[in-house]
Amino acid sequence: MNAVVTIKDVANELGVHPSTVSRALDPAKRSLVGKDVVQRVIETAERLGYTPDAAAATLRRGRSKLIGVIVPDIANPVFSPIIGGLENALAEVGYALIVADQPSDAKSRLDIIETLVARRVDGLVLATAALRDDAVERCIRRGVPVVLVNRAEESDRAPSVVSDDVEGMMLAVQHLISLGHQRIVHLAGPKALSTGSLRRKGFKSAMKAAGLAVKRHAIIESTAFTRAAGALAAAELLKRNPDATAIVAANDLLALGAYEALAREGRRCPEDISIVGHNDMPLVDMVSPALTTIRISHREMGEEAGRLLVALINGQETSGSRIVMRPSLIVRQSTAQTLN
Amino acid sequence: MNAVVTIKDVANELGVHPSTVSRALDPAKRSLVGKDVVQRVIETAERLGYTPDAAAATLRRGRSKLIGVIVPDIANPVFSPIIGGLENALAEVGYALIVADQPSDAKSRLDIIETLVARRVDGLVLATAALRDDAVERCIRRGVPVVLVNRAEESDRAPSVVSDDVEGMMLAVQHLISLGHQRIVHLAGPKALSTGSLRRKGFKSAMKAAGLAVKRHAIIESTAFTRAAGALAAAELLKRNPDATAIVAANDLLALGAYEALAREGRRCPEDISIVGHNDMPLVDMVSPALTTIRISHREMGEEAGRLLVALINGQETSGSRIVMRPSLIVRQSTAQTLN
DNA sequence: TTGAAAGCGGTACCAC
DNA sequence: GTGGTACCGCTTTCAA
Repeated sequence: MNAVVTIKDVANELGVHPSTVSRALDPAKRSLVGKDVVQRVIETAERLGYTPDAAAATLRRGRSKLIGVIVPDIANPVFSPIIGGLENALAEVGYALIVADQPSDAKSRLDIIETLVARRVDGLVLATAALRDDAVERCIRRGVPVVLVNRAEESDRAPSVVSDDVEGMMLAVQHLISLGHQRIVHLAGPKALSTGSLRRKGFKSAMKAAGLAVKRHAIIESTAFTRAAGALAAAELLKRNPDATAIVAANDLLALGAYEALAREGRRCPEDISIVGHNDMPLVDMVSPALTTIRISHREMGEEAGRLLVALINGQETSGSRIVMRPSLIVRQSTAQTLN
Repeated sequence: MNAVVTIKDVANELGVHPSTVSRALDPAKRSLVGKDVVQRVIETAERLGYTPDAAAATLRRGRSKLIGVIVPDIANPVFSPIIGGLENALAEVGYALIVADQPSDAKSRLDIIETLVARRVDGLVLATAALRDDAVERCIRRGVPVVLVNRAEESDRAPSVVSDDVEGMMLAVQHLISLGHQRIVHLAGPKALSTGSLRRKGFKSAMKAAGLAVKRHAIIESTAFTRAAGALAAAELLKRNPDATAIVAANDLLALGAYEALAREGRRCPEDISIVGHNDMPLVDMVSPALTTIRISHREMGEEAGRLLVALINGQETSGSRIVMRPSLIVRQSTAQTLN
């Protein structure tokens, strides 16, 4: 069934040399070949159903036109649009995407990079970076161009595309203040992730900028960016700060966890307490109450990262660049004027 | 920076022949080589940082250990868990995944298959099949093993993994009937997709089985599986069936669209009208009212599809098999006893 | 403008 | 059990 047609078959059919066919089929070198020959080669290739063998070209050229992407969880609504954006930006310039789910343990995290390196990917996108990440180390050592997206390292040894988390928290806090809130607490994400750590930092500086004190117990760290962890942490946060009038959560899932914690205590949102999320993931406009949140365009982040990586591969970009996207405030029903 | 280590370097270092190294490194052929040699080869490879070149192996072997996946939209919460499941099942047996977003126009749909074939993927997973799909045709012609997932063709020329859509609708309708509903209408999905068409069929047979008539206007077809299209179609559906007490939607997004349509008319769910969705996508348990729906395990579907494809590649499976997964009813707050 | 030939890095067959 | 060798399909340098 599968009598694969090679460049040689096309050459024989036409009575020309394989290298001529190769040249005629490469847009960049077409000009070196006689116009009529090009025409006939293209026609014959088409007619015979010739498909160039990417493996052979990769071997010869030393470039695969393949990009590896590592995400913590493909099904996570934060990461899937990033992949979509990447795919979109990269397909345009002839790259395909190998997607890998991040295994939890550190050892196989490095293994997966080795697998991708073995496949001779031309570059790597990591959506999983910790503040100090040995996966990045590994890529640099291997000489593989790498771009971080969504989360960045503390240092700028690899270029990255992230949302301005400090700015986002500023928007959230200022919105609450404009509604009269003063006793605002923070449901933080894991410190080891740049999103968790930067949003916490942003929260503090926004409070400070507004002349509000951040009490000792006003920030609690959730163990993970999940609803369950958020519910747990929010319950503790409420216990420690019974007079708080507003919660700023480090992401939407945590905010929804806080909804659950509130419901369990019989406190209402937004009447008793206001809540702000972060990310504006799908459907948070339909939960009850509709969630006020900070919108980040994850798809655009992916597109930017794709373009940055291609530039890096082509040697046009110095590592160390950091692209910061502006977030925006989306006001819905989970925040309201406070009475005290 | 990138003085890539080849099998030759390892061989020279040890004073053995490259083919010996190759054998020692291949678990299946290790037994042909002296035990001590194997040991030394492995150590040296490790020490030198040798990574086998997948392109070279692909070229020689004729198999890439690469699988292509085509989805309509990576960010869609139906498809991302499918990809996760595929990845999970395939990584275990050494396959990596090339993910491609489906372009809308039919021509580039075929182009994308050509691209994947050029990359010498060992198999293809299509999550995008229409009832009669020339992409499937193309794969068969090209001799590429292919598995359909989530949506299937009408014929069984390619094996597929799908949810039992007829059974799902049966569950939905029977649930409503048990709550006393009689005037049940259907917010259908696009007929050209197997999900749309089969759920419509399922709806009809479930009604028939219960001895209920399906009136002429009791089914309306939405133009797409989106909230906006669902809202539009639902409004029309309500206009044509003012006395309906329950809507069965062909998926959750359509059901949420129906929420919007109801709200606009000032009718309440579930007091005035009950709604059932389909898929149990993330967060539909947190919308208001929490959505009663039919749960499908998309992740498991992906895993099954991966296993099926591997079997197919290994020649263990005859095409034409269809794996049907059982859905289940998840009762929440959008359905209630009817009063009339 | 085209042809010839080498070789990318493995694998597998055939000898010994 | 190990070495030699050809070759997978394409690209590219060198010659003509």
